[in-house]
Amino acid sequence: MATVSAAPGDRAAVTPAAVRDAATTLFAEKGYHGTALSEVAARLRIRTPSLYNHMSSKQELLAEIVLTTSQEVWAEFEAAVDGRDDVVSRLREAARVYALRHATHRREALIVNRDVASLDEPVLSQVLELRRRHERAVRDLIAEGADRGVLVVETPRVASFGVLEMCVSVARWFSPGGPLTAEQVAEQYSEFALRVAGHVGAPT
Amino acid sequence: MATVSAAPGDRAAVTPAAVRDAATTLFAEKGYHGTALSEVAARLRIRTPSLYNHMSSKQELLAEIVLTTSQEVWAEFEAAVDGRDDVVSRLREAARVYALRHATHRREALIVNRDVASLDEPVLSQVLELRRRHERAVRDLIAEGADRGVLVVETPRVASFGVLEMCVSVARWFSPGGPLTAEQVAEQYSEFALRVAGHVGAPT
DNA sequence: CTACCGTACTAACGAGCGTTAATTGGTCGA
DNA sequence: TCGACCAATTAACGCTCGTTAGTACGGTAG
Repeated sequence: MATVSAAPGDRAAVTPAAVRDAATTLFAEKGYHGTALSEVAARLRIRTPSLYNHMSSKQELLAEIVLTTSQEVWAEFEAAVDGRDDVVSRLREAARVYALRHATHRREALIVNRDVASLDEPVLSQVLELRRRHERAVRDLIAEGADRGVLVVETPRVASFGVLEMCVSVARWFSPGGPLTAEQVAEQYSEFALRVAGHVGAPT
Repeated sequence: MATVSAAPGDRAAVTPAAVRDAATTLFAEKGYHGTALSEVAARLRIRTPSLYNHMSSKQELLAEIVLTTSQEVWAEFEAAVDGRDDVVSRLREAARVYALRHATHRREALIVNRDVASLDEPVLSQVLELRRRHERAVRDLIAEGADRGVLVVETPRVASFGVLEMCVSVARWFSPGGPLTAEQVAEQYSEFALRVAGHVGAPT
């Protein structure tokens, strides 16, 4: 009953969150430039100008989606590796949460990877900085493992891109209604990550 | 001297190929909907309507880029596995040519993976069919290897997506001016592919 | 020299975009 | 019951887009 801005009657209320959700679905499907605000409005069964009661601009919609997602990715990485000293398990958990996010937040992930170039400054720089930080952290993880001899890679940089982008692509094929849960896929991908990084672990 | 439509004078001639090349660069950078034909024209130092002396529409430009690339991907796959009976070397070569293509045809690869949804029928269906065929072939390769016991995977479908999308993402980070050549990256990625597919081969 | 063909140009179109302004109408607290 | 507020509406804006029409020009073949 005390939900935020709940509709008293029969139909769902239009809220800032509802607008962002509709935009997220459409941006993911057709891209930022390929989506008209009239389509977002139609999905909410209102006219286009009414959107402006709940948002300030189309660009701000994109910025909010991409920045929030990027911040959460970094926070999840930090939480995943926090408290673990074993470099292999750190890499495994980093890959797991990254793959899991791309299975559970498919729309946001697709938008981040497709439309980041459409962002205006200064958000663009913030997002790129967060992404670089994440990439660097994973690369350092693999490089450390290689130094200690628990991982075997030719080039840590190449391996880290392989691992990260493999996880990203989960968003492109995963289906919540499919035979595997997001957690099961994330588990398999964390194993893939260790394999790519040349971890000589116990196979099954 | 006898090049196709060469300029007699000092500046490069505008040809259908030159238009497609300029469009490829811009579509890859800003997306199909994010690119205006005026930008394509500006890059060729002509006015927008002059483009129509060398093409028929913006949509046809996209269709040509995406369809050609998709057909070449399938042809390269067939050539790579042709004549090899060992399933492991078939998978290795399939991954190598796929990764190599994404390093050497970065722009086209980015467009295919970003703007395929902007294609009109019937090209859209043709492209999706070619993509499905490729995905299925790689999945079958991994499934066969798993059956024969030379590969170890939990789910061939998941592993095949992991392998393919990892190769695709080469287009997103590779730089021709970087420390590694396209061939070197492709070699590393073909090794990654075998690792993901659980091939217990000779390390190093 | 002339006629032609290809390529570039300017001008203009219809449509759709994101956004703003002004107005209506319904809900709820005083 | 009245007034305030909020969210929806219609109308309209300035702009950019892809595309078409009509025209000028310059090299080449006859």
